[in-house]
Amino acid sequence: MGPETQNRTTEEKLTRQREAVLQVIRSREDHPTASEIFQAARLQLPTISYATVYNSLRFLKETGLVHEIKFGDGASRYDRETERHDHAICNECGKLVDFDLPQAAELMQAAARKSKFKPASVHLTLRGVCPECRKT
Amino acid sequence: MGPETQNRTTEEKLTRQREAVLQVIRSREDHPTASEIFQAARLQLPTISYATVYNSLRFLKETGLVHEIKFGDGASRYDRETERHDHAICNECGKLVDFDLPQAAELMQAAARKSKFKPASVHLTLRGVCPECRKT
DNA sequence: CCATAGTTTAGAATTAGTCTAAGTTCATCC
DNA sequence: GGATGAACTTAGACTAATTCTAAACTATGG
Repeated sequence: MGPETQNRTTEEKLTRQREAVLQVIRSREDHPTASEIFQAARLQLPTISYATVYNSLRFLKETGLVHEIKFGDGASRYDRETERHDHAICNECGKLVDFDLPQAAELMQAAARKSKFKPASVHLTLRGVCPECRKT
Repeated sequence: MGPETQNRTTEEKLTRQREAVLQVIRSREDHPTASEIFQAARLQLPTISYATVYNSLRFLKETGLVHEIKFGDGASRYDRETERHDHAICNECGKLVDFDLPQAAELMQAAARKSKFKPASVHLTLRGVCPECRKT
């Protein structure tokens, strides 16, 4: 009998490595990259490899436990917030902030009418200057 | 107004290579990648190099003659449309379509209020299924 | 002409992410 | 209580997109 780790609900295949990756993401306010997650996870599991971090991230995305954010700039970032939401990016310091626009459903309909697409999701990106950078 | 004008005011450094890259982008309905632009440009200028395509794209972006579209998936795409606009991406065939949402200005204000950012621009991405893929 | 600043070129380097093949884990069946 | 086999992990090779580097080229101005 194992001393710990008894998971049987939706998280049947939550291995030590996957759990470590999930904990890193859940423990952070910001939106770490795969590389940052790798470094943090290695503090708990020193032998974890880069490939496992990527494999775990794919698994966690598929099971809906984390959310991937891709902007063109550099690496994907990972978000513990899995509900639909939007992002603001600071043009000065690069900070990435989550927010939600309640009119998203209407927006999606409007965008679908314009583009003639059958809508699945919408995402809005605001670029500007964050409160901290504004002060200086 | 004609299809193109040879004004020299803002385009002082429009070399043969840069012009070829610009013409490729302007001649296409779709949104080519750097690699596609490189291949097309080489038909006009057989010795043009990949680095020059990237250098030219940077120059053309900076002078506002083309627009770069970055999604996480693969390479940047380049757009002859330089006015603010939004994008729809087909989840099945990957097609990328431009459209414009007239309520963008209000949206930007709403997003700015939510995020507390000083707004500079907004961009909306719709994901769904394009009209062609819907038919099948 | 000659200097020189800017541009182009080919290829090396970098970065993010995926693939592969071998090794590990672990539940379960007999 | 060991054999089996599927799923997972690992290290490192690999790929794709983009940037960097250093040499060669190309106007232009004096």
